Amino acid sequence: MPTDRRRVTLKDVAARAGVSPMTASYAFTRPARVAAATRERVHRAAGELGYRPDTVGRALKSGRTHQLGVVFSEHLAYAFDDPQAAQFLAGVAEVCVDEGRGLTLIPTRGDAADADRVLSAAVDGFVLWTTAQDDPVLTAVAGDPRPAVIQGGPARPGIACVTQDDYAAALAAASQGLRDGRTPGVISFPLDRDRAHMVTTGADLPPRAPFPVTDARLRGYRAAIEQAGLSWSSTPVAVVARNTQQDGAAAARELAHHLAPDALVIAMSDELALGAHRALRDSHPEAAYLGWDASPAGQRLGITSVTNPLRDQGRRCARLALDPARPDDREIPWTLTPGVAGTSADDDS
Amino acid sequence: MPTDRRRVTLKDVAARAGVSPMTASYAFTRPARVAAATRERVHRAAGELGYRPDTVGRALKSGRTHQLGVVFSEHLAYAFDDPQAAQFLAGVAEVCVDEGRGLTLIPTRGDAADADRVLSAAVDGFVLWTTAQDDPVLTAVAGDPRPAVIQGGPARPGIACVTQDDYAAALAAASQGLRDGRTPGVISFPLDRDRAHMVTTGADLPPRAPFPVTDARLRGYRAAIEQAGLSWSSTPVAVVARNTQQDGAAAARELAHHLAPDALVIAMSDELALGAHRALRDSHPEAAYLGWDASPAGQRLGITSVTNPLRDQGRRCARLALDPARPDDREIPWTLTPGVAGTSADDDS
DNA sequence: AGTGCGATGTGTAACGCTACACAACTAGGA
DNA sequence: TCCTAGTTGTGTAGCGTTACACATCGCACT
Repeated sequence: MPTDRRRVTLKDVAARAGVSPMTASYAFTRPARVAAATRERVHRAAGELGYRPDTVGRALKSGRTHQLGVVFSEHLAYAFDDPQAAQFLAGVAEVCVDEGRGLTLIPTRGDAADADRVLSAAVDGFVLWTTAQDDPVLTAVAGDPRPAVIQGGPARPGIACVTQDDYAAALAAASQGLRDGRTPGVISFPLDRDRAHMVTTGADLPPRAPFPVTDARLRGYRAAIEQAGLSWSSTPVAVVARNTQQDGAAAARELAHHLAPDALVIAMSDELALGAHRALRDSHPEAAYLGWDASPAGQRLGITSVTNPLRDQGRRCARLALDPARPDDREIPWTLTPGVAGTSADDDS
Repeated sequence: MPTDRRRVTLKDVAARAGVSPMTASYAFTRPARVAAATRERVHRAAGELGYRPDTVGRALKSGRTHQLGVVFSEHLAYAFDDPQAAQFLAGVAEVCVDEGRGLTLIPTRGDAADADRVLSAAVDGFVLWTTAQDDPVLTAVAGDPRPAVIQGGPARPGIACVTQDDYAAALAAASQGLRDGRTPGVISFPLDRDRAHMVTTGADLPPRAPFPVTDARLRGYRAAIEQAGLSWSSTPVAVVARNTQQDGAAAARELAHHLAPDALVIAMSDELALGAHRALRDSHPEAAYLGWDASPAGQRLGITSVTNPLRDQGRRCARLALDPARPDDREIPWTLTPGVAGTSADDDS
């Protein structure tokens, strides 16, 4: 019980245990390096003094902070509006807890200074939430020697990628949905980093979307629609600003007069599909819905969904970022989960 | 463009700018301390070399990390299953971004070592998510000189508290719900740190719950029930393990045979109420529901709810933790938000 | 007795930064 | 002219820790 305010340092412990600071240090960091009796003495002294190794001093000397940084490259606070981002983060957190690493959320605000903020974070590695091809944060991180893993892409020489075959999944889901002759309408994630929301048709979409996930899914939908003998050019497409039920509902309302009563609403997430379902329930009671993520709520409403295990992807990203040599699978398999329409009773959520 | 791998240090910048390291340091940290021309020269040199101040070196010397630590004192990964915790975190994140602080999620696993993990985190202050009276993390943090703020309590000498009058709100909400002669059933948050789920009655509840929020709400419910001339002892109470719709549904199923067809289901959150609604929809179509947090989904189902602006509470907690002298309101006002039953159309979510 | 090796302890020298004290110089006032 | 005060630059000395090299000892083996 040191009476003065100064923090207890390794030197104090060493003095009390009657050894040199180095020995005390080894007693903690490489116990085998020290004779059992000495080690015991050091630990007891530490306990008596209430010593706690200083993370910062350690980090300065060793060059490792034992912190994993997570980057959501728009305003950090928005990340929590997207339940999928939260699930992803839960997966990352799981691994950090297991591995005894800290988890730093890097405070981005979606502006030009983000790249700097990211690089100056005191972390050993980065996990990035999917972003656009031209995001400057990407090039910044790619040039940094610390390991980095991105969920959903885009990949870069310095950035590993954990993803799934969005094109194939989108193609399969849409193909199946179109089998019974419905005409489609699409609700898409944002097409540019401004996240401008809009309503258009396949004909007027830009040829490529900068977000690789969005791009792959759009191409998959298009392929399915064309394989079904329908016209992509005249397929109505609504683009939302954010992955929320609100935006899904708003998009669906704007799409409504372009949709047949039994339309197939192809949404890029269950969140969007749920919003659309809510908006169209009365006007289009015969509509069918396609989503992504197999959320329990979507399941109950009969939304057919691609399973997109974001929690698992979070785990994998974190593991790779903590140990880049690790032979973890970087392409996650997907499956199609039909919604159990009508079974509205209960079970999970 | 330094050709070797070594990181660019302040000394390099100083050398290139032809000044001493101290001057270079001042050029960044106290620009006014340095002549404009010199400052300019230093900044240019820094730009050319791609210098970025080292957070760790800075932290070691200055004793401040510019990081705010958030503690969810059970397993960190579980925090993201609770949408309210996520909302709270969003509020904290907002402030961190605005103030240019980093946000560290402290990796707790809900075991005895958590207190140590918390104290060794390299952060300047703590924000804690509500926890039990006897949580050892509390005493640990209270004894630490760094500022700490807890949402929902319990408060401690060293820990500020941001909360609302849960007792009054619970009393008011339940009183109003009981006005039309319904008989109540309660779905409560956990009563102990083991989070054991159970079904019981008011008579068999322990006199006090260790979680202050839970305790206050239970007392409020009890007061309302007794003021309505009903028996608390015979009121059925289900206690869940976690604040999820699943647990709410499960609790409601266990409660079902104790409930009148037109029962008032008093739940401690909209999440729980939503789950209960789902479970009882068919068996108890006349039931009414009370929740907490005024979620849009709850609103649509006609759940009357206490507004519990967790995002705002997150903001306040973060501000207080970053600047303990700040005169922020620590008791948040609440209001009762009636659900708009039947208006199932759409709007937000 | 001499050699070699593993086990164990210690000094030294940073890691990158900044608090602090001080030096040098300029300007202004009496 | 001298003194004071402000402005601007610099050295020194660590913050708490650990990498590294080195010293010492005992012991087995030849």
